[in-house]
Amino acid sequence: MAMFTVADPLESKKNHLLEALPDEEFERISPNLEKVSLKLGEVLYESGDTMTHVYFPTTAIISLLYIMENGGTAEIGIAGNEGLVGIALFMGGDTTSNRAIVQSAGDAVRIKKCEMLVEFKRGGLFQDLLLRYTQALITQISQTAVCNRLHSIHQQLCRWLLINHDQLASNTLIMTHDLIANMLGVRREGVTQAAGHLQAQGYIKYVRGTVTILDRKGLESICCECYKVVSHEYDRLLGQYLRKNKSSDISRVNARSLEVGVH
Amino acid sequence: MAMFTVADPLESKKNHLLEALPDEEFERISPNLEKVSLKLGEVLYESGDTMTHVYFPTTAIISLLYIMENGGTAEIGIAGNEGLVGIALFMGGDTTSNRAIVQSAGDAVRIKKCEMLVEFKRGGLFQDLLLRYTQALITQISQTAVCNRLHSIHQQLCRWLLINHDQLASNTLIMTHDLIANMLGVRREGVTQAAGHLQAQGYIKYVRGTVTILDRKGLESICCECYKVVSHEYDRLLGQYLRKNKSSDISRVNARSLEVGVH
DNA sequence: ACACATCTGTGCGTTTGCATACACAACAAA
DNA sequence: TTTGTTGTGTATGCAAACGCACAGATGTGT
Repeated sequence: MAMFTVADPLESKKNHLLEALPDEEFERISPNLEKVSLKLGEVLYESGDTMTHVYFPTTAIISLLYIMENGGTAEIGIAGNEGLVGIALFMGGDTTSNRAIVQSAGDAVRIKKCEMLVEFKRGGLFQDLLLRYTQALITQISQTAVCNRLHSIHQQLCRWLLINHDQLASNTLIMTHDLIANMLGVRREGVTQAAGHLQAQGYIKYVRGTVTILDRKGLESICCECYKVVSHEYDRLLGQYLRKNKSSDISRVNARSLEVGVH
Repeated sequence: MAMFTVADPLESKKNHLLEALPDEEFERISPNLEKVSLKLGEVLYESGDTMTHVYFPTTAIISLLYIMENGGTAEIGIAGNEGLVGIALFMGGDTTSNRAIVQSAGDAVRIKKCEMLVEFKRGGLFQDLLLRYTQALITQISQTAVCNRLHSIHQQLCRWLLINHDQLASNTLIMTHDLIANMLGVRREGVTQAAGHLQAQGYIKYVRGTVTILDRKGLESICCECYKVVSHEYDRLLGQYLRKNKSSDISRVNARSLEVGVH
C-alpha cells in the first residue's frame, strides 16, 4: 500500500495526453498515476520484457531504440510530454522488440497495466487519444525508415536535433556525438563531421556533451522534409485535442520560432 | 443499392483476420463486405487521400509505399491475407502519408468506413485483432527502418523476397528489378547485382519480370535477422487467433519449407 | 597540480551505393 | 521479319559512409 506516490494532478497534466482528457476521465485515472523521476540512460523496458506500466513523460524524453543482434543500434522513435511509452500494452502483446531508454532526464507519471486496460476498454476519449497518438507514432517510425534510406547524415542530424528540441524547454541537449551516433545508427565520426558543419554555419554550438541550438530557423531551412511531415502529422492528429492547453502551446511556439543571431 | 456485390463469406474468410472472428461478429460484418478485384499497380489510397474503405486482401498483396518530395520511394510495409490496409481509418485521422499500391494482382474484400467504425467501437474481438495487427505492422515498419539503416542491399533483397513469398500461394513473383528497386529505395542496378548473385547461388531464378524462388531455406540462411523477427512477431501476436485456420496454416508451412535443389 | 577518463578532430584506405551511359536480350506488334 | 519497347548486364567515375588509428582538447577526481 505504501511505496506508491500518487502523482499531483497538476504534475500529471504536464503530459499533454493526460491534460486533454475530460475532467471525468482524468479524475478516474489520476489516483492511479504514480510519479517517477527518470535518470539519463535509465532503461524503462528492455526488448522482450513484459511491460508492467505505461509511462506518460512530463519533463523527461524517452528514446525507442532498436538493438540488432550484432550490437548495432538505431532509434525508431521518441516520446516526450506529448506522448507516452508502452503502446504495446494496450495494443496487445505486452512486449515490444525495442528498448525504451531515458534520453533526457526528467519526470514521468506511470500507471499499472491492469488499471490502464480497464480505462482503455471503456472506449472514451482516452482510447481515442491513445490510438491517435499511436497513429502519429507510426508516422514517425515510417518517416525514420525512409529518412534512413534516402537522406544524408547531415540531414538526419538536423531532423534529430529539431525533434529533440521540440520536446525540451531549453535550447541545450545533454548528448555526446557518440550517443547521437547510436541513435542515428551511424559512426561517431560522421556525427562529428556533420555537427562541425552545423557549428561552422552558426546553427548550433557544442562542447563536451552538450549541444546548444542557436538558430532553429536555420536548422529548419536545411533539414529534409521528414521533420516537417512528422510535426504536421502530430498537429493534425492531436492538435484539436490539445488546443485547450494554451500555455504550453505558446511555449511551444516560442521554442519553435526561437532565433538567436550570433554565437 | 446496386453497384455493390456482397462478398461470399467463404471468399471473405480467405482473409485470416476475418476468419478468426467468432461467428457472431463475422455474421454481423459479412453483409457489409464487398468483393473487389485488384490489378497490378492499382492504387488504393494516395498519400493524403481521405479513406473511404478498409481493405482485407484475400489473394492480393498490397504494398505501403512512401513517396518523397523529390520522387524517391521506399516501401515501409506490406499487407496480404493475414492483414488489412487502412489502419488510419480506425486509429483516427482518416488519412496516411503513404500510398497503398497493388503489388500482386488478386482479390480483396472491403468495408465502408462508417460500418467499420461501428463494429470497431463495439470493442469485441474484432477490435482486439485489429489492434494486434496494427502492433505487428508497427514491428514491420520498425524493422524496415533499422534494416534500411544497417543492412546491405543483398540482405534487404532476401528479406523482401521472403516476406513476399510468405504472402503468395506460388513461388513466382511478377516483379521487375526496377520495381523491386522502388520498393527497397535503391537503384535498379543494385537490385540486378544482388539478384544476379542470388541466382548464381541457385536460390532464385528470374527472367524479364518474373522471379522464382528455388531454395527458400537457402535464402533464409543468408538473410539478415530482420525477416525472422517480423515473422515471429506476427505469430506471437496473431497466431493464437489464427490457429483454428488449419488448412491455410498447413499451406503456409508448406510454402515455408519448400525446397528445390536444382535450377 | 597531476593523472585519468572522456570527448572531439582528423587522416587514410576501403567499401558500398549512386549517376550516367550504353550494349545486349527477350518479347510484342506490325 | 522488322521494328520498337522493355528488361537486364556491365563499365566508369564519383560521393558518402565505414573501420581503424591516433592526436589533441576538455573535464573530473585526488
